Amino acid sequence: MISKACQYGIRAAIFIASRRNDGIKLNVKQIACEVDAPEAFTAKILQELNKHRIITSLKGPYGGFFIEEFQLEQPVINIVNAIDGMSVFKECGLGLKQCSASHPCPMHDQYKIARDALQNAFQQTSIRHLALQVNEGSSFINNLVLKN
Amino acid sequence: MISKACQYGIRAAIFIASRRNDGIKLNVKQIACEVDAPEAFTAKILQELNKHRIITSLKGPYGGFFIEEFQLEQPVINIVNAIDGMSVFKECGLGLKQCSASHPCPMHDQYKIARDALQNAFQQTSIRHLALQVNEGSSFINNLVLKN
DNA sequence: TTTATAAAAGATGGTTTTATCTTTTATAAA
DNA sequence: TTTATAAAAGATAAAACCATCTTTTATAAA
Repeated sequence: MISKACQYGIRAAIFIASRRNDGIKLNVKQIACEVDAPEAFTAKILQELNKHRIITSLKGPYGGFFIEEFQLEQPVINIVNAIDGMSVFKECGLGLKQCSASHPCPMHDQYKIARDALQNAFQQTSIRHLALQVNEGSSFINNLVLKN
Repeated sequence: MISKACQYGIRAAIFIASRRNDGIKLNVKQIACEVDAPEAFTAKILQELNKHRIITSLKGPYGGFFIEEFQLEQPVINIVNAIDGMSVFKECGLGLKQCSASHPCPMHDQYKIARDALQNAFQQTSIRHLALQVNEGSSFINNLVLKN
């Protein structure tokens, strides 16, 4: 549905948001390790998220990545848009350029239900919302899934 | 959501079903041309669909591809399974191996709605059902979308 | 049985995505 | 101002996916 880069990006954003605390900054190494993603690849993804102002970065010593208060309210779809773009929410299930609401392919209506549900899942969920659900504990990735 | 190979495969199956008529057989060239897919790639995909008994092939002169009566009833998800596998309907939206119904990630419930809707779209639709919706006309691909 | 035909099978390229490595730039503390 | 640090930027590599080409196999008609 969404790319690995995008999944890493969402996990990274949740991690950064969940560790948000006064002026704390997290570096690529920590983030990549905690979200179980390759370090150099994570650096590229974080760079892209910073460009789109989904997270914020600061270079130099004591620098790193962090998320600002207003950025917490952003819907996760902003991350999807930054990395994969919005085409997954628009394209025909059979890959037909001719397909549209007025000229639907035979799968249009059924496929649209799934596509819209996916869009809603990412649109209705904010980064803050996700971060608040993370459990306490030493391993972020293991506490990203609920305990009970 | 699904691969290009899979989209080509579904389109090809619909085309073959829509042209089903006594003992008619269609060759790769015709099929690829009509469904607007690359010919050699289409050959590989049709080969795979034949292996999974989604369509039937016959080698040699007057040979080609066709679909049998019983094959028309198959749900489109069989094509997805043959080409992409079923993982898209099972995997976590954030790519977490740890995520499950009992240990859900923070997006689990919302994502599951979309994933299930996608599975339903392909499960509840048969090849016959799709073929019956195709319009009459010279260009299959243009008549795959409804006229009004 | 021979021949023509069309799919199957196998080998090979190209492109995109995933991933890594190196060099440059920004910044904060000493 | 110098130095150390961490992200940004750019170049490169590996893997997966998309696509093509060539050789082999099956089959139907002559």
